[in-house]
Amino acid sequence: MSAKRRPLGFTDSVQAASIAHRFYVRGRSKLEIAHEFGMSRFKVARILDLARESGLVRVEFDLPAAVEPGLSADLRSAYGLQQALVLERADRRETRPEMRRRIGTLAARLLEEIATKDDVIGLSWARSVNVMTEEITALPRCPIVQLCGVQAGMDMRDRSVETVSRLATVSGGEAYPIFAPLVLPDRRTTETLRRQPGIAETFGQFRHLTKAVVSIGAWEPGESTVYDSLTPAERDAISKRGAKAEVAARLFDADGNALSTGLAHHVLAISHEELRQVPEVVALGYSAPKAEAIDAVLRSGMVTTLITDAETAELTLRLAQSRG
Amino acid sequence: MSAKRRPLGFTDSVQAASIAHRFYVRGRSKLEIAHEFGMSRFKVARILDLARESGLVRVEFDLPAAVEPGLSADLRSAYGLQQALVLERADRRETRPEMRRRIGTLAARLLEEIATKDDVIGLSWARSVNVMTEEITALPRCPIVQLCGVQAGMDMRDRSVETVSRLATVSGGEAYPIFAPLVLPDRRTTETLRRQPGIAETFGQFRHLTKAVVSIGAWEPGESTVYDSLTPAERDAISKRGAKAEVAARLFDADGNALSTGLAHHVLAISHEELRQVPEVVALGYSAPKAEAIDAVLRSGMVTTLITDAETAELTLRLAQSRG
DNA sequence: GCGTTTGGCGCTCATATGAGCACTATAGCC
DNA sequence: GGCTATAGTGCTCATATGAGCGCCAAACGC
Repeated sequence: MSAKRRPLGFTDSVQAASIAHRFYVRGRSKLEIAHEFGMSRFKVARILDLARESGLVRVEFDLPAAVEPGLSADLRSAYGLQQALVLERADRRETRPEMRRRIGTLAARLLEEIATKDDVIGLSWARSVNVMTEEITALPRCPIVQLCGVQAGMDMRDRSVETVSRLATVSGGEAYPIFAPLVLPDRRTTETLRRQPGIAETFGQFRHLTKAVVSIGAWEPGESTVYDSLTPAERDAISKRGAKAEVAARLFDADGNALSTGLAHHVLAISHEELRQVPEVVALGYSAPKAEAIDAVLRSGMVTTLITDAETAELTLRLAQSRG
Repeated sequence: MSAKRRPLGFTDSVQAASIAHRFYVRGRSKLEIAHEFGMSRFKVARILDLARESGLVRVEFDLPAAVEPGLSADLRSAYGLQQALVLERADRRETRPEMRRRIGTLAARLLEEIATKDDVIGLSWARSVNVMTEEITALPRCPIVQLCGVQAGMDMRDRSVETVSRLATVSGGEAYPIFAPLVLPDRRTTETLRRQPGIAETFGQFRHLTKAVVSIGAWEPGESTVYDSLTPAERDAISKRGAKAEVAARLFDADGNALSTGLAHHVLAISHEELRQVPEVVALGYSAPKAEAIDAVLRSGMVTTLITDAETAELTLRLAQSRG
């Protein structure tokens, strides 16, 4: 990207650095610097540009979290998000659990900050959301609502079924869990369960939600717990309808339109409409294969804050830019 | 200096960092950023100021040498120098030889760059200058002239008498050494030696000098090889005359005026006048006790480039500022 | 309740700045 | 020598920016 040509000489470098120091660190005007160094303000400007382009001056950020400020702003603007948090590139190739840990921790820091005592917070079912709840250490006293049933395929050993209860314990507020599977065999069972006392109560909270934390799944193997739990026939049927992304078992096509399939009637989860009513939706989505899905969900306009990794952010941005 | 108050929140930090990235890294205008982030350009400006003051954005310099760009520019301006090179502060307390090594290396890099084939380069007698010659690996084919006799007290084990010859070997040019002591017992001996074939030839080169590298000594124990080589009576007599600094055995008072003492007539060295005629004089001066001496020599207007360490630079600057 | 304070915001207007252009000097080339 | 390519320079003028101010709203004391 940047033409790494050095301002050749040693003397020139020192001069450029001195000028850059005056400008960037001390905040002096270029005119002032020009007078001091006995040159025109144009030359000062050119030297500064050169110093930046050549990498002689580096700007670093001491953020409380490992966030890429540039990519974050790019994503924010590209999709009109309220906020985007793009995880800094790791030094080495990361494993998925490592990345999930970092994404979840970032989400935890965010939720800790934005949550107020008047919030009603919804959590979708996902490993990254689970990590988030583990990393949260303090939260105002507010109700925590589970947005969808439990995905059977998920790893239960780490007490992940207790996500909502754990967070409610931290917050000191009410917990509204859903002790039932996310995907059910048929519509009738789904309806029956939905009317169960505990579950109905949780569903009743959906319209009071002020914040939600969800995970974005891509409609392909290994990128969505819902996808992975269906039969090949079901998956393909849904794929043929144009499904690209999934949030809390609700589907989206490539353009971010809510997709109604048969699946909708046999999952225990918040509806598209109810989720759209939530004023603040934080979506977690990481790993390169999810870029298209993230693009789709962001286009739905339902998400206010995205948390992702640098590589995925770049891929997603490329999709946004290719549309102009 | 800087009020280290953070822009409080995590979210705010990220936003500030994003804005700072747009501004400092991408070089966008504040107005542009304001539109992108949906705020007034004034708010952008305030956020940027806050980000700098709070230390959220740090500007770093990738210089080819460990130079403090800010202090260098300050010194340059304070004394109207052509250039100043201030060595970066070391991580830990340095010994004198360590600092000398760094100063000498810096001088080497500078001389390597500024020397041209048409130059006639003079070297004064000093350990730091000696280090410089050791560190120089390439030089255009130009004559190297010794500016003063050899100081007997100096460490000879490291072939330091050969400074001039060594550099001439590197450059491939002529060497004009002075194989005689710097300080002599009386005027007559001095005059006799000065007329010796080799020495007279070297003295004859002084008026052709285009560049000189000299070391600044302070008129106090341990800060000048000349001072250290005199008898207490001689030292004190010179001190009473107001001597503060010494360059190639030539003395300066606190205001940078050339000081004529009896010493002038029994040293083998370039004169004040001849040194002043040299278009480019690089002076090396390090260690805190030399600050006053450096201030004095710089005020003489004879020096075009100063190389020093950060601590001494600050002390010297304070002297300059106290005069306004 | 009612001042009062405090901090954040965006305005005006003088100043600083950037884009683009024209001019100059130097180097290479015939 | 003369001719062109090239890089470096500082200009004009439209635009971006900063200092200082007044406005407004939330927080606070009584």
